[in-house]
Formats: sequence, C-alpha cells, structure tokens
Amino acid sequence: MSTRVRFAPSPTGYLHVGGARTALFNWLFARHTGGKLILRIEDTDKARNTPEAVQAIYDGLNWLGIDWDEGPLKGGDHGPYFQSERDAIYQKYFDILVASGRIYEDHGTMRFKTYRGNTTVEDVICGNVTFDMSNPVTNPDMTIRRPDGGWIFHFVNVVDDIEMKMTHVIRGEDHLSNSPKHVQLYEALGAKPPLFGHIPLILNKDGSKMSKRDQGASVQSYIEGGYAPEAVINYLCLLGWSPKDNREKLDLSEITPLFELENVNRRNAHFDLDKCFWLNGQYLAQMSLARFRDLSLPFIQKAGIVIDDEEKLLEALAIVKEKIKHLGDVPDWISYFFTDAYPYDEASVEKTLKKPGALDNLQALREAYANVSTWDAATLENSLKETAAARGVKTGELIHPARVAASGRSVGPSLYHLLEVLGKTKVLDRFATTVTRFS
RNA sequence: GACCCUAUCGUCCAGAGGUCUAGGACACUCCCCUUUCACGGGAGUAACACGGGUUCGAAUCCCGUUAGGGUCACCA
Repeated sequence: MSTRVRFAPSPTGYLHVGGARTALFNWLFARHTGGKLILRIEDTDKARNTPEAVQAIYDGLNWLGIDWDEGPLKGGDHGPYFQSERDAIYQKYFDILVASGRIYEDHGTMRFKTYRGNTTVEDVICGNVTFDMSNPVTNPDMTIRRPDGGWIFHFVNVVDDIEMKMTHVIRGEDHLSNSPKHVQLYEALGAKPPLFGHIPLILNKDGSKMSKRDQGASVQSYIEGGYAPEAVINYLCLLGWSPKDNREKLDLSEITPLFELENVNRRNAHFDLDKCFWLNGQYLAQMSLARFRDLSLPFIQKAGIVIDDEEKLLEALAIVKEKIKHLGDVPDWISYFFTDAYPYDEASVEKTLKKPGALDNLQALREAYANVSTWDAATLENSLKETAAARGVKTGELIHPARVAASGRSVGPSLYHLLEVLGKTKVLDRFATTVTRFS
C-alpha cells in the first residue's frame, strides 16, 4: 500500500518554522516512500481565517520548494481541501457517532464520550505510548461541535484523515497528548488509526517557546532576510535528523533516500540562527552564478540599483559571491559598480583617506594605473606593488586608500578584481575625484 | 496539579554494553595564508543532569530524583 501523509496547517497569517519543518518531514517521508503528500487547510475557525493567511502558507511552501500532490491549487480525488468546504462530510460522520451513542449535548455543544480505559498511540518516532484515560479531569470528554454548528479540530482532523486515506500522521509533538483521543475517534468511527510520528518541537536557542515575534520564527523572515531556500531547508533537516555521517551540507536529493522516520530524534531542538546563517554562506558561495544572480535580483531592485549592463552585473556578482553570507548584503557590495553616487563610509574615510600621505599615494597609484597597458587584476596588482616599492611604502598604504576611493568602503571583494571589473576609466576618475574631495 | 515526551560540549547532530582518555558542525579563542574584509588551512576551550541498580564491563539497559518541553479550550 502506498503511503499518504498530509500537512494540515491552520491559516494563522504566517508559516512558522516549526510548521515548515513538519511540512518538510512529511514531504521527505512521502518522497522517500514513493507516497503522496496532501495539503489540507484547517480553517474551521471562521473568525481567524483570511485569504492572506492561506496565501502565506502557499508562499512559504513554494519558496522552500515543498510541493504537494493533492490539495489547494492542485486538486485531487479527496477534496475539497479546505475544511470550511467539507461540512456535508462532517455531518455524515457526525451521524455515525450519534448512532454509536457516544455523543451528548452539553450547553449547546456536542461532546464525545471518552472511553475510560487504556488507549495506545502507535508512534513510529516515540514508540507505542499508552495513555490511561480514566481520569475525566485530565482527559475530559472532547467537544467536537460548537453551539453554532461549527466543527472543532479534533473531530474534523480525524474525519479528514480517514476520508483522505492517510496512512501516517506526522505532526508536532504538541499533539501527542491529543492523539489517544483521536485514536478513540477513529475506533468509534470504525476506522483503523494511522501510524503516528510525533516530531519534537523547535524552541528558541535558550529553550523558551518560539513565538511569532522571535527571530527566525516565520518563513517570511528568511525570504526577506536574504536566505537561500536550499540553505534553510538543509538547516531544518538537521534539526532532529541527521545523515549519521557528520555531513552538514546536503541537498534534498541526498537527504530523501536517507530519510527514515524512525531516525527522527525525540528531543526538542533549540534553534540556532548562527548555524543557519553559516550554511547560507556556504550555499551562496557554492551555487552557480546564474542562481546567485536570480536570488540577488530582488534585493538589488529593492535597493533601487539600476542595472543597465547585465554583463557587468555578472562580473560584479562573481567577485562578491564567495564572500557574501546574506543576499541582503548584495546591494551594498555592488552598488558602486552601477552608480557614481555611492556613499563614503565615514569610518573608512577617517581611517585611511585622512591618513597622512594617503592622497599622495593614491595620486601616484593613479599615475601608474594610467600607464598600464592591460587592465586586469594581475597587472593591477603588480603595478600597485611596484608603485609601493618605488615610494618606499607598504602595499597596504596603497591598497586601503584605493579601495575606499574606488568603492567608498573598506570591505568588499579582492581589490584588484574590484578594480578590474570597475574599469580603467572609472577607477582613474574616482581616484582623481577622491584626491580633490579630501585634499 | 494530573498525564505524556525528553535529557551527550553554549547550540545542532554522531554514539543503539566493551573500538569513548566521547566524534563532527556552528559559535568562541589563537596561529597560518592574504599586507583590506572574507574565504581557506591548523590548533584550542567545552558535554555523557544527579542517585541507585543490572552487568566482568554502561553515555548506551532498568528504577528514582531533578530539569526542560507538551497536553489537559466552544484554538488548531
């Protein structure tokens, strides 16, 4: 039998990293087992759901590259995939429950009588967990329908998992204590419960619960923050799972064949943005220039940099690619290639240009560069070193002013490559402008 | 409070009774490379929560304690 799993988020306005990881583990399980991943939107709480919130889920999953086989925008044989549109189905199952005698009314709500005995949840990750359901205080009868006729999570969740023929339910560990109740619902409905896989939660680095506002909590923050989706995916996979051979950087095609639900850890993971950041740098440095360009473009446009020369853009990106850890840094690192109105970093000006002799050195370098026969990094390096030697100063005395004069800043790509890409005319102009401006 | 899950460096992950004087990664410190920044290379600091068992032998198995997390909604 082919496996079927689902990601069933509630549209709350954003996609939480924990939810993203749940989706990811479901995706990995489906792909690994050759099964299907279903997306189902759990929007039974009318008061809280908006179309924008649903869109945030699509956007987050799309960005991460997590695709689904059945669900909204995709269709399938088990729809509709919005719970708000499945009322007739719920009514049908509700009638079965009523007929079983397990339903009673309480202040207008409909409640499901809990069976007061041991109930076992078969869990692939946690092992079989048996709950003693005899205490009505800890395990009260579940409310499954509101006075206004609206359905409640526990019921619709189980009904849909039956109707959509789920073989496994992979979800956050926060649901583990709910699961025995769900198992009872399956049994009352005459269905065999699926196999569960409760994955540990993601907490903040200090162990506190991750809330909406915490750093790195929403997928949107990675999109806006300059992360490559493959880096975030990779990091998320490493939270609670590992390839067992100490590899850190792996892509989905490498992870999929290795991913076994049984090997998912049981302990909560503390989120470490530093490592995600590092991984991002690794991905940026190693990805193709074409992809780096595509990922950088939105940030370049947002910064208002006008690119009139695609060749120049690729040249500029090529020399900064391996040094950048964050796509959000791209504009600052390349703006001076495309405009002469780049800002001068105050601290760098103070430290290098205002240094005695700096402008004289710069002027000398300009003269040397005006006379070079070829304009490439190697030539520029040699020329700079010769100039330094001739003047009896360290090369650093020329490097620093040259960098600030050419780019306005003291950090960036290799100076000689920077100058090569910038071009002879601009370099000579900027050296001259700088000498005049700071004399 | 009751019930459930968990417990290896600050963090993530290896370790499924002897190969562990516990390995890798991030972060941090130092050194080398580069007379920028960074990358890269090398080194270092740093952990089996505690107490009992079981066993010839335990990070690994069992029990307890402690700690953290979760659930106990007309939220999902």
